[in-house]
Amino acid sequence: MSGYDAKRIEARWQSRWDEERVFETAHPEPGDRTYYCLEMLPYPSGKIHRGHVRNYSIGDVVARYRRMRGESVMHVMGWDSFGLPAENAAIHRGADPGEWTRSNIATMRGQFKRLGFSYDWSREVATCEPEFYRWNQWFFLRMLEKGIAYRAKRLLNWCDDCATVLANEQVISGRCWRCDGPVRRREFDQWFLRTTDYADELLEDIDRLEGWPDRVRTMQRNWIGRSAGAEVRFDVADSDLSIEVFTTRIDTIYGATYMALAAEHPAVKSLVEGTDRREEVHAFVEAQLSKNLEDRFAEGVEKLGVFTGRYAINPFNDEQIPIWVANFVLMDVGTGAIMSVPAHDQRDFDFATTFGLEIRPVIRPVGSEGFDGKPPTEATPEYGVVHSSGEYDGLESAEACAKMAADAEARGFGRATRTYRLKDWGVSRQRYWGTPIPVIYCEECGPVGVPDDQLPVLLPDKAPLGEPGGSPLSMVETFVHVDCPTCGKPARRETDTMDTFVDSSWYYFRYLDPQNTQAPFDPAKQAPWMPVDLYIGGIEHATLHLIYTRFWSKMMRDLGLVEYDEPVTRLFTQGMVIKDGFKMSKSKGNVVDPDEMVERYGADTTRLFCLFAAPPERDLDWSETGVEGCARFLNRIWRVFDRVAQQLPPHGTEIPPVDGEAFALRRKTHRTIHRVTEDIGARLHLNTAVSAVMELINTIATLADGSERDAGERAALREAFETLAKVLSPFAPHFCEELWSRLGGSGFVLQCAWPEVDRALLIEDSVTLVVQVNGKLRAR
RNA sequence: GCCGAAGUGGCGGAAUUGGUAGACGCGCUAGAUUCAGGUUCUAGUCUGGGCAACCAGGUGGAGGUUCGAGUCCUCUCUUCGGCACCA
Repeated sequence: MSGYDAKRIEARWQSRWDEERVFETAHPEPGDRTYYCLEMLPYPSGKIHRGHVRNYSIGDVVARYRRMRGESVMHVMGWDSFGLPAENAAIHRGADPGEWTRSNIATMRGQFKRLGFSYDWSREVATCEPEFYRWNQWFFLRMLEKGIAYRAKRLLNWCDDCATVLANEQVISGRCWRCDGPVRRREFDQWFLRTTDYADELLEDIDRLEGWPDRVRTMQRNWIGRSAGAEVRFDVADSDLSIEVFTTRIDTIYGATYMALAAEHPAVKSLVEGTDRREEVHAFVEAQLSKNLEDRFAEGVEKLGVFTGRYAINPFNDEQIPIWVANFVLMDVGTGAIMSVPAHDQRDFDFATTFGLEIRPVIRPVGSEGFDGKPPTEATPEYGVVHSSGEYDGLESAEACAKMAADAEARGFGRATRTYRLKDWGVSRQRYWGTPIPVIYCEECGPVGVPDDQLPVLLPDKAPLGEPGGSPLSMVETFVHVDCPTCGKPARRETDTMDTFVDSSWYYFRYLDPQNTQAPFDPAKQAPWMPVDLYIGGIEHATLHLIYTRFWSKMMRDLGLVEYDEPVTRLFTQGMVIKDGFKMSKSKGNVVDPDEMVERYGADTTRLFCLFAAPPERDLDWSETGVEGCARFLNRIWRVFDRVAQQLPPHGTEIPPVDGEAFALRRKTHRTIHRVTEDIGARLHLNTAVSAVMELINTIATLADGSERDAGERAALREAFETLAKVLSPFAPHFCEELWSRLGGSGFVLQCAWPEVDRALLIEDSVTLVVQVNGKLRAR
């Protein structure tokens, strides 16, 4: 018996695929059916991990299946190769970020090839190369022209000891991840993209994303966090100041008994300037700002506040209400200032109780006779009927909200509006290994975009990394000093780089026209492929990447580059790969790399294991016990084939009418085609597709027992083996090429047409009639 | 608190539309092959009863709709995920 030698066979077919360039995809001809099968591109961190193997095995099955169905398939791979790990490798190990990254790419590309993934490598993209990132700069300039990119101040995490800005994930329990020093919020000038201009569209279009999982749609809705309400301007008594509040319950405005501001609210300072409350209020604000973020805003934290000594005038009834600064008011939410209605909001109630402020009910339940006059013991946030509210008495909450907002607008002190949890996208990073932001600051002209013909703004080869004092690029004199492109006078370059989510927002367009030197892509070249038919990746990108890329498509639509506004038709989120019940992570010490399994069992077995051990959307426990079964499965096919190979009629022999075992085998063969087709094509139930093929080989084995078989049985066996080689080839491509060639098939099995189901063979010739009485099986 | 997903053998998981629950694989048990280990092959493997055919129960829990429910409806418990002093 000749054994199945995975290593040798896999290497042979990989080099033959390479030689024949079978995975290269040409621009489609008119009438071609196209399919864009995309997987989220990896960060080249060093070596591939098991999550990659799983993610890309799923995509490869779909791509190979679609090709066999006669579709023109775009299946490509690239590298999300800007980012912090390269910079850290430089700081900790003295590596050159570019060399480090490119060497990781070479390693990982080799690993992907070893796994037999069917990518068109001629379209490979690496985001750290100027050929790619110059188009980030180009997009930025277009957004600058359209006012989508703008510069503003924002509070960022700042470490005094390192003199550097930290990302949120670099702040651990309020301290710097590197030096453990205290982190505080400090204001910086940053570039922003106006994602909030698209917030309504981003939210409302979620309803149309029918090919996306519900949980992702929900997460995006939560993330955008729209709430409808009204903005109302309160003038400050004895001053020309005024303060805007946002409320979803303007119907309760007659019950507002105080106003509360966030500690960061810009009005706080001027309210108390020159008053005897100044010291106390400043002390409170300082105390709040010096706390770390978790402690400050955790739920259940005691209500704290301080009276400013000033009063705001409720524009509806001209009543003066005290203005407080309160710890429970967040600057990020609404306007950072609230009108407090303790009778109908629990937080306002708790605060009022603590500080002895008035609690005045203005809403009674629908159907109740009226306000009973008893002091409330807790807030009643429910909608009801408005009372004690002047001309609005008797209206139900919803009507009152509409009427009051309209009146506020008519009288010029408010309007109906909405707020969002989603904020504008801050894209500035004080980092080296990223796309330079193409802006020059001139004393005379202000911020000026770098002219298109001077792109790309090249990232300098070297910059001091890990030094305190801000952006590494700001310390590269030759980079910083430049003449103003408008007036020619000496000026300074922007020294921040872009968030790497910019790269991943549009990289998949670049695959479609990777050599273009005139534009990020030619609209005519993306048209046949976009939107992406299937996008596969991890759930961890549900909000950030998948919101940014949706925003980017809408922005490109407004630039006239594309004609649709949602980039991904179907999204598939595969589960995590876990080990012994835990997510693999360096800190848990349970990271295992897949090379070991590939080395021992081969690529086909490794791929089968990932796909068979769990449904793709669920978490997969990478326990080694299951892999043996997959290796056994392939070996079993091999042995069973060996047993009958000599008996099989030539390829193309017509199958005579058969009955008995031969007929049963033919039926099993066609049922397998049916099931695998449905499982890959419609449902992505790849685990059950594999089990269907396992059943087929079990049925084949009953006939292929080494005994002499008649012509009908031999023909049925050939049909079964040929079918098996075809339907299993997306999962175990090398093995199936080898089997196909031993069956005497011509060409590559991956280029064969997907087998057709003979419907007549799906019908049972004898039907088991089940007789049930009261739901119990009674007879057959 | 709001929203979403999911609960099926010892384990991973099957069961396209309401129609024989537990496919397929792992593990386990027994036997065969082998000097032995591994490999491979055969049989068995939801629970209880029975030599057996078979009978009864069984998909987190409690109700309901239906000739018939893992699947549909109501309530409930648990787990996982997202958001959250969100004004």
